[in-house]
Amino acid sequence: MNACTVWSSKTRGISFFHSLLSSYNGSQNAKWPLAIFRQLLNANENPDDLTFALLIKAFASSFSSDAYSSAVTELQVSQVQTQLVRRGINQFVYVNTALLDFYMKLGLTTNARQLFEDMPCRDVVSWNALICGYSRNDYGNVALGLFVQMLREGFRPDHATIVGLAPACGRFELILQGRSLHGFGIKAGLGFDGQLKNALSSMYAKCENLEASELLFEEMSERNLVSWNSMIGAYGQNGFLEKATICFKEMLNGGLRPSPVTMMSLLSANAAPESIHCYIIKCGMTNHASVVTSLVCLYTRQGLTHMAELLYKHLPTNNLISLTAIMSSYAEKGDMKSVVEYFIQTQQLDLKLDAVALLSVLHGIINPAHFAVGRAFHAYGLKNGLTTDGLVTNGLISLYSKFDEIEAVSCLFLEMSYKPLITWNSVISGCVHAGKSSEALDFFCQMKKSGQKPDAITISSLLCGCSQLGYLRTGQTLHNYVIRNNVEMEDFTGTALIDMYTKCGRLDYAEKVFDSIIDPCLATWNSIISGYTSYGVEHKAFSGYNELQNQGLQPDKITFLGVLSACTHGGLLCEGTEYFRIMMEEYGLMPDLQHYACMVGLLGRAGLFHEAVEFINNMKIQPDSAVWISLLSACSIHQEIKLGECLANKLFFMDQRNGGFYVLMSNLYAIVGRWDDVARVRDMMRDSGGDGCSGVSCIEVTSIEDLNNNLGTNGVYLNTDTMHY
DNA sequence: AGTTCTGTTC
Repeated sequence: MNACTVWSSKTRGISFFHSLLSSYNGSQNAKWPLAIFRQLLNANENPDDLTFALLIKAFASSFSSDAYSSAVTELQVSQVQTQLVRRGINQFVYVNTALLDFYMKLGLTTNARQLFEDMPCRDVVSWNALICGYSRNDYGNVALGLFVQMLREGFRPDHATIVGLAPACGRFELILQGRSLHGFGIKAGLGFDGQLKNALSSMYAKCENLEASELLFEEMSERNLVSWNSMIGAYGQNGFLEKATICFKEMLNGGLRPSPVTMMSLLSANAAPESIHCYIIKCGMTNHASVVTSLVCLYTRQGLTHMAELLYKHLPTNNLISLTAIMSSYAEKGDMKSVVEYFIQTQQLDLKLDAVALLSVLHGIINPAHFAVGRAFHAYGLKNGLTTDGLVTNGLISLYSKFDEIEAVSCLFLEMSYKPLITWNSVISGCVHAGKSSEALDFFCQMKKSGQKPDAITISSLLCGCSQLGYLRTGQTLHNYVIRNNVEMEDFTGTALIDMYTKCGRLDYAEKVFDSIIDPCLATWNSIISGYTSYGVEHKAFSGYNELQNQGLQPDKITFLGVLSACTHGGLLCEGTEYFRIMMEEYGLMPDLQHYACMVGLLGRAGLFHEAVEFINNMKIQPDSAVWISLLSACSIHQEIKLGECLANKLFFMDQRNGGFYVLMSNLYAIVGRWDDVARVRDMMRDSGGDGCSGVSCIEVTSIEDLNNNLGTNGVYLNTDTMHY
């Protein structure tokens, strides 16, 4: 069939046009359905309900985001709707439903809703189209609300209603609603066929209830391609690559041919990208944009950015998802230069970043030098309406708090109408991160007043704030809250508690908390080890190091920092040197500046100045002022004036802000009785505007009775009246 | 003649 046939069809009657429309399968020119319709009007034929039903179906099947810009399509659909109303066809429920569904497929939920409201009568299918449409367009809550409304108005939901709603429950991890839906289906006596079981099975998988989803899969009498794909996806999403692979092989043994979705499910399971890549080539799917996109994503996820870029260059269509994946992998490395290069590419391709893309860019801004770029992206988000997205706002809050811009954080926060828990958490942890823990506690009080309940993340951030401020009582109150409300104790909370107690002077409490944790993770071990170190209980720090390895854990850089500083404190040269060797040779961990500083201090305290200097000269990274200061500190112990003066000179030019060396130098001169020099250094210190990092003391003034009274009733209330000196 | 299940970027 071609255009000429249409043009020469003047006297063939309406049924001819109907057969033309129904033979359209979507792979031909997307403009044809409308061209046929115009031709029909030119031939003075009277379109009836069937004509419109066929036209909408053909139109819908021609639709794909690549073929049509949705703005053009929207205009054309509304023209069709006008015709439909003018000819009185809108009395037919099924035609309206077809149109409603098409609006939903275009993502035009408002048009679809208006049409639904205007419909003279509705049936179960129109309700289904509306509900499933909202569900597909990520309005899960609206879809669920309409389900209830549908019941109230006396309609009986069927098969399709449940099948359409299940994915919404899955996407938002609404396990309770999902299970109710399942229960509703059973009570309503709906037959559970393969399609319904597929929908429920993947809903359970997304809600992390893999057992339920396996059960449904196993009791299926016939498994179609979608069933297998869902199960492969279910295993993949829950981190069972092995099972996903076995499932894939079983599917092949059953004689089914994998579809593009099969490949994408395997890719999302984090399979080896190379082998799936081969399979994709063998199956001839290299031109399938979504498959290649998934492959790009997998390569980036595994850090093989270069492969992803190569693949992207050969992608049949430019797409935002691939670009987002590549940008985010650069962002993860903090390589903003490459991120911006790719951003420019998106602009040249006339692609607009979406919330996910913007969020991944924001994640990459760690370096203060890139802060201005971050603000530019904030502006981009504002201009493109992305800042209404809660996730983006959270991303911005973390961005500004990373650079201690608490005022900006407060502004962003106040502008949010709905504040979910994650937002409160972002703000609180942001303040703590910026060293403004009192503000964090203020926000926490507001949070309690607004009725929001804290979770383990909130509590951990606040505990970290208490450690910074030395607020033992507040920390204890939070500890009480953890116990009374069964906040998940292990890992984060436990670690934060131990850290708080050690930093607030109660090693004994820290030990009690540690002993109560059944299976401490590495971070928890690290915090108790560092605790022992700072209290000078070296032998316990070392036995912690041994014990964690007996539990099958591997020490990391922080563990080694703990034991190394224990050695420095205790002047244990041999042990320190050995730990340093083990760290590098047995665990392949590159020392950071702090590890180097420990070793320099250790050598210095042992009086091995020559070795210490040589050690610094052989460092793999540029030594910072802390490394030199730890040597200078050793000089004052050993009264090593000459080297000390030399170091002070060096430090003076290196790090103006760090005034610690003035103090060290003056101590050094004092020890050997060079009082003139002491006075000279003190003058220099005054001239440079203090020592640059004056200490601040603060006393916690909280009424413990108040706190406890409130604990019993509304949970925690914190009085953060504090006095700063 | 209208509705429904599986997949990609955080």
